[in-house]
Amino acid sequence: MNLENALSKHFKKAVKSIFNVDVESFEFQATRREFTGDLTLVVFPLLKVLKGNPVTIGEQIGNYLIENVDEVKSFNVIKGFLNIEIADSYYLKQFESLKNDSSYGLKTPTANEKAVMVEYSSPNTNKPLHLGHIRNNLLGYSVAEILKASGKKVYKTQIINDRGIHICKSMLAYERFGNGETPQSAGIKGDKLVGNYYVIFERKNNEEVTVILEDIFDNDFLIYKHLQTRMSTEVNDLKAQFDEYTSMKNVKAKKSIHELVKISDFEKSFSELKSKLKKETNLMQEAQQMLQKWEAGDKETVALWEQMNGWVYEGFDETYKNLGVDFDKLYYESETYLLGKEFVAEGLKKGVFYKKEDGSVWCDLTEDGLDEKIVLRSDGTAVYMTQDIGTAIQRAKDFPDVGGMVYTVGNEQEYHFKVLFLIIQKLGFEWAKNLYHLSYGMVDLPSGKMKSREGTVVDADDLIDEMAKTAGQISQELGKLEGYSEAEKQDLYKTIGLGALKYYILKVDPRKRILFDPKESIDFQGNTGPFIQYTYARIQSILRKADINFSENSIANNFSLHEKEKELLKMILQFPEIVQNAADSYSPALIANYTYDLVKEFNSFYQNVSILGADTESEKKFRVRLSATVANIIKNAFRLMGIDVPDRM
RNA sequence: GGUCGCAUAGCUCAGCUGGAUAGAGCACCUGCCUUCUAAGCAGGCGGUCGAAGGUUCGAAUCCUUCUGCGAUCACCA
Repeated sequence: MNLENALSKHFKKAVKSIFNVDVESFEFQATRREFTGDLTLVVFPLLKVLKGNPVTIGEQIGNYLIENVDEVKSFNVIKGFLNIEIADSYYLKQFESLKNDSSYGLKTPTANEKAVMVEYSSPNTNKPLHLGHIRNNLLGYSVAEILKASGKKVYKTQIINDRGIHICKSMLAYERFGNGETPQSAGIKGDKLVGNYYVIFERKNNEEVTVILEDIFDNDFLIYKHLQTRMSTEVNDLKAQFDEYTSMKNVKAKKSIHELVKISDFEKSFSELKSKLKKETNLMQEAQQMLQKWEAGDKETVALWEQMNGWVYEGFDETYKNLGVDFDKLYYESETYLLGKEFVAEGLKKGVFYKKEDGSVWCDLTEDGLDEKIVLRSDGTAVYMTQDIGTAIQRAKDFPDVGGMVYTVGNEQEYHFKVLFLIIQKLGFEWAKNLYHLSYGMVDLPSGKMKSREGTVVDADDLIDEMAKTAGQISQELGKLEGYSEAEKQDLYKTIGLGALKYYILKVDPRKRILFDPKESIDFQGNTGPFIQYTYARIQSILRKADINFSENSIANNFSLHEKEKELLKMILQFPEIVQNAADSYSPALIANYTYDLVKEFNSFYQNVSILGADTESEKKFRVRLSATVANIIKNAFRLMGIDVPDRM
């Protein structure tokens, strides 16, 4: 039971006995630093029922508390705020009950609560994972861990998009230009190899488009070339010219605007033509044929598909392992993409869906403020939605104890999931009301969106390596690791590098988009993972030096708490509630920010108070145990974010 | 155009269900390593909380309108 709940009872009694009025709830807040006290009752809301001067009311209640409640040591009233100072004994008693609990703040899943399935990652199998996947993975993994810590059983899962035109592109390019290359022979990760052929496909396809374009423009080829090179610069000039005209009504500028608009119009239709042509090349048609062959079960095609996907999985596994994320159950689109069809048929019977003349099946969501949505193509094949309906239902069948699902997918798919959830509700599944789209903002680069086709991606493996390298550099400069073997050092660098990366991404509200500048490296100072890891390491150092018997159970309380100790205790007591909040709002950011505040508070304590050099033995013991508890919370909190903590750094 | 989200210090972000003078970090400037790890601590500089209205004892927070940015509105996934 937390302090506010405990005190609420006394407040109720106080108001009853002084004013003879029943008040149900009270508004509390932590007392601000500049006033004395630990907890503040806001008196204003009471005025509606009590009538009178807030200061007088506050004082009357305060006096009652002093006389009747042991935990209340003193009080003061400023304006409408009743600041209450809590006795040290209360905090020490609370500390007594939690100091030996190594899993403090983390609940263990209870059998009577429904399990939650958390989906994250869900990559395509034609290219390596990038920074966007990293955010997805870290978020999904962390939310899964947080839900567990809030007492729920959790299944981590993903749907691997292992079939479709994208992988056929890589397969075709490999067949054409691969010469039997393998990850082993090329000496690169499997996912990188397959990704390379995806890029090769795009390049060859573009080459074919260029040939077609040259053919189209024929004699005007020079004009086409000329325009193509001029376009980008001219369009940039447009804005400048426009500014000049608007600011000084320059007639020349006006004319050149007209010229430029013509050119930019051309650029627009030109790029439209280009993207249309891309879909109609011979190469593209062959890729489509390959997909059809795959669907028909053509042996050779399926064999190649299995081989290349296998390579990709090996590569993914390595990345996942490095990133420290895992899954309880994998779903493959190749196995689920047909699943939705029978439920569409069922929904058709139930009248949830309807068929159009051409045979396509739709769901009418106009009453829910949305559009009509297709759930089955006219040729009877599945769309994205069909598959997601099927997969969701399959999951519920595979795991009967699941009572809800969390989908970790970028905010670009908000509409899709809104529709999906509505449809599943309409199909009448009880767990449908517990579907949640954990929607997060994109990770953008200064140059804009990451596009693998254009090579503007931040590769996941590279970034992880880069972070460890930076951690190594800083660590070497500081030179605190004498006695560590090279292997231990490398391990530590990875822990720190990953800590920096994970914390950097998870501390931000998931909804917000992240702008990532590869040129500005991620910080290792201030509100960062390494800062918190460092504090943990410092505490471990103290624990190594402290000669304290941890099995000794009770702590003497024949001393009064130092201000810093009390502040720390207050924060320590908040941890379980923070975990619950984070679970309720699916936000690892809350854990990150709490941990940071806790660590700041500890560092202030550490720097202002001597722990091992305390005046008395009992005070020293208390401080060491307090430090150990803080370290334990850091460890537990970071575990929820998938971040390791080092014993030294 | 419709729908959803975001907007807080030069930069990156906190700010819980409305509460006291809006907080951190980075950057910039001062101090602090003969005592537990200076990836630290103590302090300074820096804000019309995008704009305007409204709700009330009280608004960064709730409501309305507007502006800017992003996403989305496919028989693509």
